[in-house]
Parts: sequence; structure tokens; C-alpha cells
Amino acid sequence: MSRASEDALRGMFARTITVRRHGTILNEGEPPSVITAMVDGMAFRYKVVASGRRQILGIVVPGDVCDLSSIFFPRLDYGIEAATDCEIAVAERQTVLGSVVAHPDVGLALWGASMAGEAISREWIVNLGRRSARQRIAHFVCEMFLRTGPAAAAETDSRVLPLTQDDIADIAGLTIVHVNRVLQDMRAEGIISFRQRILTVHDWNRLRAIAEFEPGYLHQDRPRTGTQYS
Amino acid sequence: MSRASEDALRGMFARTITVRRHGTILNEGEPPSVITAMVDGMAFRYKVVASGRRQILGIVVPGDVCDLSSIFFPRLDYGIEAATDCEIAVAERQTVLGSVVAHPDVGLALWGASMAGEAISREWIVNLGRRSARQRIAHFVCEMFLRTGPAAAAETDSRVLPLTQDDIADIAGLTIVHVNRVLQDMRAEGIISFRQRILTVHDWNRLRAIAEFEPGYLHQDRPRTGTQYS
DNA sequence: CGCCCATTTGAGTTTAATCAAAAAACGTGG
DNA sequence: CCACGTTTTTTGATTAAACTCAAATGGGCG
Repeated sequence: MSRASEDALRGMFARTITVRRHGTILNEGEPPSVITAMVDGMAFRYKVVASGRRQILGIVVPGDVCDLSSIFFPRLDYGIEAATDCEIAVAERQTVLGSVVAHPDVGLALWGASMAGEAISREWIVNLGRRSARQRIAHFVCEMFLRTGPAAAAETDSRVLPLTQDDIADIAGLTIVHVNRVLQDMRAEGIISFRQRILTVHDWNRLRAIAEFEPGYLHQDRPRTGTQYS
Repeated sequence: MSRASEDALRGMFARTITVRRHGTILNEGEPPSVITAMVDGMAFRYKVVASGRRQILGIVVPGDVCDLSSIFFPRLDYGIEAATDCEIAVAERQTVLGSVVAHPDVGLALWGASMAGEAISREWIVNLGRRSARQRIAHFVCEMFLRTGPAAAAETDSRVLPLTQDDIADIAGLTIVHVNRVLQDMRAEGIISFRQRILTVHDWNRLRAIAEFEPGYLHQDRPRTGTQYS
């Protein structure tokens, strides 16, 4: 990516805001005029169905854009809530569009980021549709482990995962009671422990085997970049 | 969108191929050098998990791009199979990248299309995570009904839906046996019938109520277009 | 210390899966 | 156009996974 494009990408996020834990970053149905990106903290996208139950759609970690969808659609079809206190960079929609038109690289970079998010969504569909409760939780844990830091160096490694068991239930499409039972089982078996928002993986290989986790979908190897091929 | 951009968009799909029902349009793991779009027919994206069970990730209808992900990633993380005999337009990846760089409009149009697909993926996550078997099937039927034609004019209206109950099981994350029982119930109640690949909706309102179907996520109203805002 | 939020426990129920096999529809070649 | 093998749909009986409801326990914070 060219120097100018990099500057444009960085420059469009002109200001930063803070959102407290449990605060709303964007509301479902809103017609947002801004594009937001996570600088520090963690958040999740979610929808609430008619029965009042919530489904979490994806996790936003530092470096992710929260809501590219608002570039194209007048209403956001999901909400974004802060899982921790968050520092969020904000760009005006118009500015982003301007940069995208002026610098094709910027468009490709943002588009690529949204494609990476789409690949994760696809894996969530597989997880919810075709895996057991135990596998779903194990799979989610594997994914978050890799997304929030480098693969473990030691056998046992920890990460801050600022979610409640209630949140995990809404990620895995389960009830909180069942999530609790599965987590207790995996703790008793010495695979993972998850207490006080700290996730510790004691046996990555076993966890991975349970989840049938294949990290390819995360596309953590460098993506094909844009213009060098054109 | 400018005349030149429209021409570029149309022009890059230089050739057309035919794929027979059950044929592979793209294989998981392949490093594709082409971008394909559905001209006529229907296909689905899918993944197979270690246990051998399949999960369908999305349906490709005429006008959809099959595999934008290959613009950015060296390996496709899912497969695409033809549900009917299909006519497919093919563009070289390099040509598409060239058009995107030369015509920002083209990039925005393709990106917008992929964002629309992402919104559907999100709703599938909700469907699989938080709805019952009956609701999942009803919701999928609502979605396909709107995606494959205009909303029904008459109370009772039909569509060709070239899927088996086996396919629907792999869409809704259920077993074929259970899908069959749910479909029979809905048929007995006079809500829908689905025989010989023909879907007939007898009572749209009841179907929609069961599914808690809210069509907003389909973004069938015209999306915000790109440059007119920039 | 006391309150709130999150986790944990127990008992009973429901939904959907599993296994096995029959019936119906479909397509293809003779 | 019919026979035959294949695919798809349907049925029945049983089991297993996860949910529901209700309440108790534990931790953190003001």
C-alpha cells in the first residue's frame, strides 16, 4: 500500500471516543453517519429476536472496524455493545467514501477486512448448525485465543476474555445453565478454565481436537494485497 | 454509476460456463484465479465438518457473485455446489482487480454486494442460534421466497426451490428426518407445501409470524450508492 | 456490610437426534 | 413406454442433548 493511501486510511479516523462497559456503540436500526473502529477494548455485534433472546453475531477486537455495513445501508441491522470499556476511533462516512474513491488501496484494504469478518461469520454458521454444545464452546475459545494474541508458547496460556457465561451462551446459541455445565466439565478434565474473565488453556491439543478447530478460516496469513497484482 | 464503470463491470465477465446439477463450481481449499457470478440457476456455499456432516452457508441466486472471497484470500474456505444446472459468468481475478482500481464505482458495487451477503449470513447465525426447528425452516422459506421473486401478489403463491429436504436439513442445522416432520406439520396446517422442488406458500402471514421474519436484513430497498455521496 | 451480578446446583421436561426400514418419486436405458 | 436401480421422502420406536424452572451460592464493589 502506498504511503499516501496509508496516510488517508489513518487520517480518516479523526477522533476517538470512549464507551463504557455495557454501553451501546451503535444501536440496531440507527442510520449511522460514522464508521467506527476499535482501538482498545472488546465489543460484540448482536441481534435480539422477538422472544427477547439475544444472539451474538461476532466479536470486535482491537484493529477491527465495528460497522462497515453503514457505508452501504441506511439502517444498521444489528447493535454493537461494549464488552469492556472501549476506546473507539470514529470517521465520518463521507470522509471514508472520499478516501475510498481517491485511493483504491484504501477501499481494497477495508473491503478485505470485511471479507475476513465474513469468513468468521461463515465458521460461526457451521459452529451453530453442526456442532454440539461442547464443540461450539471449544471452537469459540480456540478462535478467540488466536484472535486476541499469538498462539500459545507454553502448554498452558491465558488470555483476558471479558465475557460472562451469559455472553458465551448468546454466542453459542445455548442457555447459560448449559454453558456453565460444559465449562465445568472442561475445567474438571483439565482442558480450560475460565474464571473472573480470565481464560486459561491448559491443553490446547485436546481443546482443538474437541472443537475440530481448523484455523485457516481466520486468514491470519497475510491476505493477497490489492494493487500489487493489478 | 457511470457509463464507463457499468461497462467495466459487465465487461470483466468475459466468458460463461455451464455446471450441471451437483457439479462443483469451486472446491474448498482451491486457490481460485477467477471470480464467478450466477447468471442462471441456483447454487450453495457449504462446508463439511470432520464428522462428515455438511453445513450450507448460503444460497447463490441469479445476480449474485459466487466467490468474492478469492479476490483477497489465497484459499477458498468453503465449496460451492450447483443445486441446479447453472450458467455461470467467469472473470479473471486480475481483470476484476484492474477494474476495481480503475473504477472506484465498480469496487463499491462489488463490495456492497458482499456486504449484502454478509447481512444474510448474520441472520443465518441468529436463525441457527436462537430459533426452533420450525422457526428456522419457516424463516429460510420466507427468505428464499423474497430472494427469488417479488413478494406474493396472491395469498397463495409458488416458487421453484430446487433443494431436497436433505439440503434444507443442512441449511437449518437439523436432520433430514426432523425436517421432514416439520414440513409435514406445516403442510397439514395449510401454511406451506413443498413437493417436487416446488414451494407453495398458502398463508404468508402465518409463515411470517412463525418465523418472526423481518425482511429488513435483506436490504432489498436500494442501497446507498457510492460516489453520489462522496 | 449488604447488594448486585454471575455462577452453580437439582429435578423434571422437551426438542431434536438416532437407528432402521418402508414407500414413493425419479431418471435412464432397453 | 416400461422395468429397474437410485434418490428422496416418509414412518416408527427409542435415546440423548439441551432446555426450563427454581433456588442457592459466591464474588466484587460501593
